[in-house]
Amino acid sequence: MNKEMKPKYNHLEVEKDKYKFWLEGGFFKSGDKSKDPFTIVIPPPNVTGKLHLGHAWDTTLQDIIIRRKRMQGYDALWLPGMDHAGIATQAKVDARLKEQGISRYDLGREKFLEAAWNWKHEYAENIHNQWANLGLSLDYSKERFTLDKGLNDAVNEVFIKLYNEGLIYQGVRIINWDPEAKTALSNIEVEHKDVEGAFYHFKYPFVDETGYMQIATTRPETMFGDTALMVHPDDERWSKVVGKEVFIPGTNTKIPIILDDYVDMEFGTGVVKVTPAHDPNDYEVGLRHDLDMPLCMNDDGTMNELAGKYNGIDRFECRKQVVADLTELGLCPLVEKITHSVGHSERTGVMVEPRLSKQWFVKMESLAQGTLDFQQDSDRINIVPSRFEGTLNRWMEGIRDWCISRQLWWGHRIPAWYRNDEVKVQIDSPGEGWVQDEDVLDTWFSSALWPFSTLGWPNETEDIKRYYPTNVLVTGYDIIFFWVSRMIFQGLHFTKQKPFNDVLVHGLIRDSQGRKMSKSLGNGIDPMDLIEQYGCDSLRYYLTTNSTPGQDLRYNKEKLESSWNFINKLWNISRYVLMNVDSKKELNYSNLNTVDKWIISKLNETLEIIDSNYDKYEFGEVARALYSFTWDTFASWYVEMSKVSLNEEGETKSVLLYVLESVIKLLHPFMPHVTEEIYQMLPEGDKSISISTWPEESFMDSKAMKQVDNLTELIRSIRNVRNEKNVPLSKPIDLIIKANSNQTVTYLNDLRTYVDKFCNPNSLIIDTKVKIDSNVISIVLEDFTVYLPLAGLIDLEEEKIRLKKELKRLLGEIERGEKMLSNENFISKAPKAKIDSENDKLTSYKKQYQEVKDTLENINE
RNA sequence: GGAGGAUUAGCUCAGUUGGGAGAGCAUCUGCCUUACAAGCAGAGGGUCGGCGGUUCAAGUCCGUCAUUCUCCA
Repeated sequence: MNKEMKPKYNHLEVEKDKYKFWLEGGFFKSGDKSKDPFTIVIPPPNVTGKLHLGHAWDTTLQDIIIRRKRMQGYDALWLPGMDHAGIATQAKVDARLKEQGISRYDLGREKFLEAAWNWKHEYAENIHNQWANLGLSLDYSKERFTLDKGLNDAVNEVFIKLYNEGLIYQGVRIINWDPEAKTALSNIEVEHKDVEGAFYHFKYPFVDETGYMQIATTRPETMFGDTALMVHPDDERWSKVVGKEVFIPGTNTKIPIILDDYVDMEFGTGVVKVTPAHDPNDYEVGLRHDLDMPLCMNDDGTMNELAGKYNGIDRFECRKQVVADLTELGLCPLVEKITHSVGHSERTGVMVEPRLSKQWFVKMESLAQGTLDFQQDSDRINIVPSRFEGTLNRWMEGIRDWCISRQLWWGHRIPAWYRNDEVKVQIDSPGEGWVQDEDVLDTWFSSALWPFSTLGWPNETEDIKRYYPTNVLVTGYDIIFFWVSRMIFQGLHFTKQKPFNDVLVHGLIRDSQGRKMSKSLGNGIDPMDLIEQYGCDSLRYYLTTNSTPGQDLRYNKEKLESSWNFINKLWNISRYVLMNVDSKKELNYSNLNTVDKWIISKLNETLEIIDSNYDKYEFGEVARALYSFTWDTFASWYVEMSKVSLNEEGETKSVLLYVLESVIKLLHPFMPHVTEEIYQMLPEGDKSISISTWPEESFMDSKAMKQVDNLTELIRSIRNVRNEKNVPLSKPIDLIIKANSNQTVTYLNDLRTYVDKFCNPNSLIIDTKVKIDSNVISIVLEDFTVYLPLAGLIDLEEEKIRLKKELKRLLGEIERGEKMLSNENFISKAPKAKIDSENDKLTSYKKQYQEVKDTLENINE
């Protein structure tokens, strides 16, 4: 051991400087052409701030996959990068400017963009540090940013092509307007939330002063944009008023009464106000009836001059005042409180204003259909868990056109140029007198190209040829629509290939009470704090092994602690091994003893489970197998057993080293730091465990497995009796083992030293025929019966009760087996292997039953 | 209104072609056995939400109801 290992694992010491070592070693660099490529592109985090636990989870999953592939001999490329996050970043920069008492308009576009880039550099630095703290094996030589020149080229290429194909168009539509950010949003950036509201009943007086029509609205402030009242053509209640005009209450504005069967006669008074510029349904009505479509609000959510005396007042304040004023005039007879669903900006949280506006759109129908068709193909993208494919498909089926223009400065400027009424879509200015569109594109428009734009597309680069399609995309289910779906249809459309073979979808991390972590609740947990407290490896292991794919994870401190404990265990196993083994010898298979064969077989058994589950992204299952092998099999048994033969001729030391090395390699993707630390202390080895080779299966010795399993069973049962009878291990006891065959005698004798160590016998008899006193405790096992003549400690009555209980249990087992095996349907329909194993079990139970019965009779004599 | 999760030990969760219920933490008992007391050795604890169905066999498949969460409209 070239380095002193402390008895207690210290994550701060172990994890320190590891990342530097990896980077300096260049272990994460891709590009070895002699190997098959394996690619993951990171979901680019926003440059708005810092990474949260969700990022830690998401990226660790990717790191686990890529580290294993690297060890398995692939040319592993994990491509890092960040997203410019248009609205979010612009809002942050705005807020920073506000602190300095200025607005972006004071600066102007160019200066503002400088400030935004400064922000980007600052926060990219933060994120780099956090990636380092998470130990992520990213290839930084390939890092990209969504506003890079190359990625901007890709965006322009896509925009122009889609435009020329007629799949991008500019049009006046009702869009979702965020009055806080002063930009359009796409449908999926709107969150519908139930809020307390009201139906305000307003009277619209007839111009001819013959009364009024009463309507109910949830949006009184929009009435200044009303251009009609509407009733159903079949509604006889209102047939007399058709052709009349009404005043918008409290104003001199006259609007007509129109007929449209869109109206629900059953609902309310059967009269609806029509505000074409502020409501999607009313807009359709407006089109049908050729109505004017005036806006009554400014882009910041205040009322405009159409609202008369309310001009300049915020829309919600206006609502209050209008209701108060009309109530006073007797034009608001009723206010009914209701709860209704209202759209809110996913970014700023303010209520979204449906607003008539000229924007750019992507025509979705054919693109969505292309995806749906592709997923019918045998080459389809494999989504894990598969139920999310249904989610994706249903969304694609009901998709609406995608509003992609944003009234922001930070982003990809739309490559469209205007001169008077002319529009040209191209990268460079068409010439004198042409001005470029002021707007930028939805951030997701560039993110949608991420798997191929990062590899150099639209250029036919070496990278895109080699690393595309990527192998797997790992992301949370919350951005399937925003991102995954769009990458798929853009990838299919432009590269004619799927952007990734697999999508691994994980859930969201929640607080200990199951609530979503959020800034407003203040229940967020900074992964960096947890790393400080428990270490990166503990956090990684905890995050990735405590849920199944697609399932949410509730933060649980106990499990994080138990992850730390596991690492501490691994640390101490290593400490033991390194205290006793100082050089590496090739394992001499012909010289292995039974327990050596046993542990290597168990390791192989574990390896099979691990590899198949790794491939299925079932990291929880991988971890369970590794945990139980490491702790319950290797540490609790083999390490203890090794103490018997450590200094004897044999392979014990080599086996210890072999198993330890295998275990740390298998655990390395989960806990890279501690396994590297241990690996560096092992005699010989590669420069880094991260580029060492993945363990391969060797052999399975079922005989040795059975024999040692029976030995541990023997030891366990004696420990049990010692515990119950309060006989400490330090006190020797007499042990008599009656074996069921000479072979059993032989293998038990072979393992005798272990019985000596674990059971501390005063005397030990192993034979097929033994003489026993009636005053014993008997334990009947599969291959043998153990007798413990514990003089003075045995309560015969108690022992009889215990044996009777055992007899009853065995009888139950026998009945169960016989019932099953006498069932003709079972015999004819169950698989043969099942029948055979049931037969074997029945035979064994019967033997044990007889054995217990004999013992009981012996006592009774 | 539509879709999809979840419901298993006191708590948090596993349980992958249907074939004898598991883990971590907590609880109880006994131990400093020189790798580890954040440990070791034992133990207790569940008619797998209810009902019905398919099957030789259901925690696992189907139906239905209940509770709860999420997404979409």
